[in-house]
Amino acid sequence: MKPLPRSFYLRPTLQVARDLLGKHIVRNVGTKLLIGKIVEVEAYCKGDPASHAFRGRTMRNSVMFLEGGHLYVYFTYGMHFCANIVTGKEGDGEAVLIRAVEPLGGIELMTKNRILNHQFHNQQSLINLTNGPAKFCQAFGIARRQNGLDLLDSEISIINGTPIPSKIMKCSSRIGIQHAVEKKWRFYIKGNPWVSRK
DNA sequence: ACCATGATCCGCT
DNA sequence: GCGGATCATGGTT
Repeated sequence: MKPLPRSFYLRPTLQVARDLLGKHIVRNVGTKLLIGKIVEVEAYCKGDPASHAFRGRTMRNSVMFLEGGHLYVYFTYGMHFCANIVTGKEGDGEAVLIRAVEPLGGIELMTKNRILNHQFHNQQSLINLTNGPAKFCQAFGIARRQNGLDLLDSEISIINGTPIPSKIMKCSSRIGIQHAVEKKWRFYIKGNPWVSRK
């Protein structure tokens, strides 16, 4: 399968966020393949006080200002990584956070990755494997090294998956933020068991 | 001081 | 089984 073209990521961020639902994110690890269907995302836009890019470019968020189609990985709460898909043109500073995926392939390695991080000794279920932004990163082995990767030419790519009818797409306020809570910029697939919250 | 989180504990149904 | 409080832990500004 071919990675989605650059043009997919150069469109308005809210549009890209909705269209990412149902797409497959693929991670190459040596000879093995990890595959997840994107089921929950959040958009972070220009002028958005909840966005890491709101106060301008810094060392931490610089990847967010690259051209759409790059991977922005950040470290938070002293122990977790989260991954975003950069959108728009260079300098825009917009991105879409991957909040949850449904594991489709490489589940054994995902489980191993979660256990290696010493944070998967509770509720060791298929749901708990990837139903959150930091859980997804652990399962897929995404950390500092993957910050700035180009999704069109690297060990991580996004390919076409299952088209999601707008009928079963839902939106809500974003999770875990203090500012701009009125923006309904979290999108998810209604009823999918891996969605982190209703 | 503040975090775009996750695991655990505790008090309930 | 749940929902809410609490804590673990370190980088960023």
